[in-house]
Amino acid sequence: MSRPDLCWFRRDLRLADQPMLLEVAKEAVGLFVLDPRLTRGSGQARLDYLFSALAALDETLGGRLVVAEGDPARVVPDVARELNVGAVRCTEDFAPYGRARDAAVAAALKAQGRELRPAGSPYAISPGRVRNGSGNPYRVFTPFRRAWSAHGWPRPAQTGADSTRWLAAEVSCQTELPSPRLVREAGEQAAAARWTAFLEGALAGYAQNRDFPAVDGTSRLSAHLKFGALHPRTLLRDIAAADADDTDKDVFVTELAWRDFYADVLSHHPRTAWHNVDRRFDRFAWSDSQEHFAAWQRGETGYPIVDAGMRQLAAEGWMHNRVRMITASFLTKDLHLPWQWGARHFIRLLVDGDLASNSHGWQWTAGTGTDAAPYFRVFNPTAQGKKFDPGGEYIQRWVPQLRDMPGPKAHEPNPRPAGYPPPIVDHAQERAEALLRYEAVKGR
DNA sequence: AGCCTCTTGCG
DNA sequence: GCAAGAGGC
Repeated sequence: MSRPDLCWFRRDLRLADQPMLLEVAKEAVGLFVLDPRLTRGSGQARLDYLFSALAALDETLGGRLVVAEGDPARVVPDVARELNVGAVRCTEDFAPYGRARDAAVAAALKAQGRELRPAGSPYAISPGRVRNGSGNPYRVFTPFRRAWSAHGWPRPAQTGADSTRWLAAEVSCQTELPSPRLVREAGEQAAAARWTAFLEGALAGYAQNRDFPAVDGTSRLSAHLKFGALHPRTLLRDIAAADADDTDKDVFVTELAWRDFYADVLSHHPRTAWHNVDRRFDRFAWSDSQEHFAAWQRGETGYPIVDAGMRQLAAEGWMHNRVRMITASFLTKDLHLPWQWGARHFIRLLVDGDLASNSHGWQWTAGTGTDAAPYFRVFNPTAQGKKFDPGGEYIQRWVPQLRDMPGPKAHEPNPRPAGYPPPIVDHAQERAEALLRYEAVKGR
């Protein structure tokens, strides 16, 4: 029997339905390298999800997953040598933000006489492939969305255990997997089950319900997509065939298009992962209050919808999208803190934390991004709360101090119950302050 | 994927 | 008084 290949799964843990990856997996030992910096900074829910996903991948690979910790430039060649593998492949990141790391890995492998080859991306559909009439990438979502749909995308590859033949390779350097403390089911089976449940359930009414954080009205597929347990091409195929309202289907597809749009933008402009797309904001006068930042992180701002969201994030490693926008607006426009502070906090705790969607979502809210909301679009946390959580159920779920405040009162608790803080800033005043600071940079 | 203020039309 | 729409930030 020939030597096995090594397939280095990078950020993406599962094969999804990319034909190339399936081919590779038939002949490969899997390798996942834990980044100690990442695991140290992560929240418990995120780690739980990661370990669950690793366990699911290990099962899929028939127990042939190697998990190691450390610098990939050292670990990947070490494992390759120890297993005496043939080819070394890696799942492609959609974005080039790992280029320096990959170059180091490739160089170390080359010293052994081995080559690092790409093995397809389970991440997104379109990055780098949608261009406008002049052959340039889009910078605005709406025309991107049109072109993205008009382009058409291949159907997913056929998957299934039957088609996969596993090598009986002995893996000697397997790191023991931490026992998964399942917060949420990870892996391809769990993802498929969640998708089916969505198609038969919340898809009806999705266009309306997706904005209400107390309602289970979203697909909750983001973590599965981030880890490659499910491919967006599969979603496109199934949604087209679904017997549902056209508006609901269209709105869901638009969400997938946003995800691809941000992946596309980041792949063309990798520096925007942590830097302003709109360079005028490089001169923006952000504040730097650690006290305000800490209050926001802990969910003690005195604005119920903000606090509920931040507490859900800490507890679950997930936050409803509507509330992500509200909490992000509060950090950048009410506390005037740099969007990067918020983005870093989010990506450390979110189980679905994805660089492109996270950073560009933050830049959208902050007004610094490609196709961003104009800076003067400031969310009013109280009005947003009343509009999208009219019954106050979301507040009551996450802020126990406000459990006795039903309905709209939950968003303006008066009097403040013991243990619930007064607002740390005055929204009307800080809104004006934000617009003032914006005046100083706009048009320059 | 906002908010605020002002105007107008109705009564 | 109020709802609905326009326009500016």
